[in-house]
Amino acid sequence: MLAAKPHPTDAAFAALGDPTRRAILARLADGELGVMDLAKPFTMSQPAISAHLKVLENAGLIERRIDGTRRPCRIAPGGLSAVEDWLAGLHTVMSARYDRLDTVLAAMTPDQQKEDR
Amino acid sequence: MLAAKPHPTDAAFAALGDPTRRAILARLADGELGVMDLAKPFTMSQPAISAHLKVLENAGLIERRIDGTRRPCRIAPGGLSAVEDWLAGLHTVMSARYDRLDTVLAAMTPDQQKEDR
DNA sequence: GCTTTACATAAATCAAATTTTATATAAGAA
DNA sequence: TTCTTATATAAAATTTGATTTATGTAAAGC
Repeated sequence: MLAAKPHPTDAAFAALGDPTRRAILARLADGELGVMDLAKPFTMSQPAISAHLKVLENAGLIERRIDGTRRPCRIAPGGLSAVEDWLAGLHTVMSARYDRLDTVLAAMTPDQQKEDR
Repeated sequence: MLAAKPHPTDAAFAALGDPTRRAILARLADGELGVMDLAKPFTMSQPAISAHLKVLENAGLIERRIDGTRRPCRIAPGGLSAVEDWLAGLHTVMSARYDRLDTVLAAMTPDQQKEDR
């Protein structure tokens, strides 16, 4: 099958698929936060948040450091680039195709173009 | 809890979370394709592909038209903007924070800055 | 040392998503 | 009309993912 081997991009996209994880990232955009701070706005349990943080870390979207008993999290610089590159790639292919279509249509007379619909 | 109400962005991000669906989008970037054409590169069954297409359509990422017995799919213009806007928003918040930090540090003497580490 | 705080990890559960097989439908071809 | 092609839909099986409860651990504070 196509796309059989797991690309590193996969983990990032999968991680972003969950709204809780996106909310976590959005809060971290404003600065470093510990697990308890992150868990506070949610009704979810702390282990649930920890699980989400592990997913985000494995996807390369966040980093953690150690500060005594706390594990402050921050957004990993460049962690989103794989995602953004993939999206940009789509646009590139699409506009390349658009340009080709443009060239083809320009070379056709109006009545030839009508036949295509 | 935070992020309780499902945002339209959710469906798009969730749809992109699946590698098969991203592969489908990538192929559609090159132009319209019918369900059978889309299914060909995969080992998956046709109903499985149809299910993925329904998810992509509900997320506003693709559109379908009717051509006899075929249902050609194409990428929906602007379908990805919610996703791209969210990502751009993250960057905005992060660089705003960066600027604030910058200002704060600039106002501090070097030895004051050392205390922060 | 004892207690508390801030986490991680494990096991179990629950729900949702994916996928398959089987079947239906509708248009086109013969 | 009959056969085939392109697809959808339904039901069931399977897989995957999210979440909880319970418990462990290590650092900090007293």
